[in-house]
Amino acid sequence: MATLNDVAKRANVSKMTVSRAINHPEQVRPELRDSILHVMAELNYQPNAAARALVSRRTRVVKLTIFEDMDTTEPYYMMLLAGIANELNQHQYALQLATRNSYEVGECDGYILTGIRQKNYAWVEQLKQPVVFFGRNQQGYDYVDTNNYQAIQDSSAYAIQSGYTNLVFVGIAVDEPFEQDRERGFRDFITANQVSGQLVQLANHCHVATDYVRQHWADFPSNTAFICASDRLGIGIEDGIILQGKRVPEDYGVIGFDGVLLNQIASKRLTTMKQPLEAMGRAAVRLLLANIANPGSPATPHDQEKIIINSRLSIAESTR
Amino acid sequence: MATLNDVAKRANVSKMTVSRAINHPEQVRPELRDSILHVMAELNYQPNAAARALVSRRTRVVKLTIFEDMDTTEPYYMMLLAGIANELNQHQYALQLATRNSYEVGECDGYILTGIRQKNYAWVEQLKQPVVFFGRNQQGYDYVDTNNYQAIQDSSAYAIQSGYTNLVFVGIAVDEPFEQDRERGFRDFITANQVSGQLVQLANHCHVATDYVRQHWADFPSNTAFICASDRLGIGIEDGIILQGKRVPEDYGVIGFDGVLLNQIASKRLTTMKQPLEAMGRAAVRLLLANIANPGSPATPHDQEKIIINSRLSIAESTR
DNA sequence: CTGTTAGCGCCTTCAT
DNA sequence: ATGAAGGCGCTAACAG
Repeated sequence: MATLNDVAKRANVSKMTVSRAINHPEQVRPELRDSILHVMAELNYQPNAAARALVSRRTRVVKLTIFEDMDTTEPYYMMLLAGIANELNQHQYALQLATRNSYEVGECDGYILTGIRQKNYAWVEQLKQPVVFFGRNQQGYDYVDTNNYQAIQDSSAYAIQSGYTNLVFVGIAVDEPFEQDRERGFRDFITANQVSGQLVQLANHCHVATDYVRQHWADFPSNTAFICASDRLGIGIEDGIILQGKRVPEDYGVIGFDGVLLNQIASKRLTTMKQPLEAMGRAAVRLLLANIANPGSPATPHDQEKIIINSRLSIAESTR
Repeated sequence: MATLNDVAKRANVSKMTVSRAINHPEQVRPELRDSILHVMAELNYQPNAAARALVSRRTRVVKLTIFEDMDTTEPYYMMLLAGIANELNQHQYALQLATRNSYEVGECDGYILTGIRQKNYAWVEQLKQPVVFFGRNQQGYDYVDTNNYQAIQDSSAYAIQSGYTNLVFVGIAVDEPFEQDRERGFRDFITANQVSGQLVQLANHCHVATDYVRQHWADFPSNTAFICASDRLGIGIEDGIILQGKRVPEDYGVIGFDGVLLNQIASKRLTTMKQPLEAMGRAAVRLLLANIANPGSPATPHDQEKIIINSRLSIAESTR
């Protein structure tokens, strides 16, 4: 593997000039810089990450911590991970995937945290490196999220436009910001538009949603659209409707949330509010790396930065 | 952060003695070693990975490459990843998750490869670091796999024991070793046990399996058990049976493969051949790190090492 | 704008 | 069994 020195010799300059050509190109005479870059390409020079890490006191490792059981996890995280990994790779960063039962070993330059619940905040506060969350939080940490409030409004509006006349919001029974935002979006929508609707919270499992449909079937007039807070719930609702002998999307509509189960499980492809997970993963990395580069951003709360990326409706067969 | 030097001073020895106490403890007088270890604990000393990497010419990064579209990916990989990540963490290694469209950047000490198809082997051959595969391969690379052949025999045997009298193996229409092994297991089983059975290959989607059941319903006498090569297919088959107005497990049995969708999607929990994915991930890492530590193992084929970890039947509601 | 010096934290080599 | 010297590849700080 070629080193800085190799490049320097071949280009008839000192190591420093080469180093500068890479890290502070504006400090090097353009023609010289070009010839250096040329030699670098010739030798297929790749800076040695370890040496850089040593002198810059950076590990070039980012930890992603998923505070949730993998067993029950959505394909969701796989998509997020893809975005995170791709962006990290581009910046020559490696990943350390920490799960619940992984040992607390090794150092890192920063953290991306997801699936956090209230009880985990004590742990978060004690971290010494920059932190970025997935999902809104009131503790002042930087985060990346999607437009939960607006997304449910959009789903609801689409259902109404499609001719459904009654809405049921099927939420997830957790007390977390994302769910609150979605419920608020739904409530505000039916109030503002004088639409008939109701709201329910269920555990996030298919069969729970299916059971719910059976047990409350009397509550659902024809032409009801179910706005669900996950694709799992959406699929369960759809199954429940079909078990009642009714048709989707003719008699009832179903809209999911997430957009990760498409084409995979459901017999009928679900119309769903699709989260741009890959983009969200990338955004989180960029935000984190910016915080790492700017040492004025400790893990302790500062001016909270947020990146909101819009989810968009992916229209399929469960709505008309 | 405490350095080797800090420990050395406090322990009244030279840096080298401390270094040796860590890496070659047998070369240090026991009492001295103990006192050094004591000081290390006192100072909460953690070796600097970058400095080690620099001098040892190791990156302490392992690349995991998934040659498959994330979009269509199984939760499968998430479990694998958890195992890999946990084991890497314990060895102070970081991960670089390479996906199809991630740039080929950065160095690493070794590769874990999964989802490889024939056309990718050219790329694999040109790698300069040790490689471990997920799944059997005939190219001579080390691998970790589950007992595909035996697993299908076990599933089949269980179905017969449970009183089903006809077996259908529902395979995945790919020409890969894992599928060949499973089919071979099935064929050998019905031959050896004189069981009535048939074999089919489908694309790995729920609805394909459901359609298959409808179209070939006449082929399936009551008391047939479907031995499926994935949980997705199993769920699709089950749906198909129910749509025919029959009962599972009373009239028909279904056994899946993988064990990653349990409790999530299916209304009825699937009996499935559960792969020990976490353990397989860990095993792959251990195998790879052994190859990295032993420099006599280049990426090019050598004596092929394999680790086979048994899948075990997880009995649920889709068999009696 | 470019080069020289020094050192990041650790380990290999050689000497004691 | 232990220590001293030197260097891995890179960059910050200072000099010119």
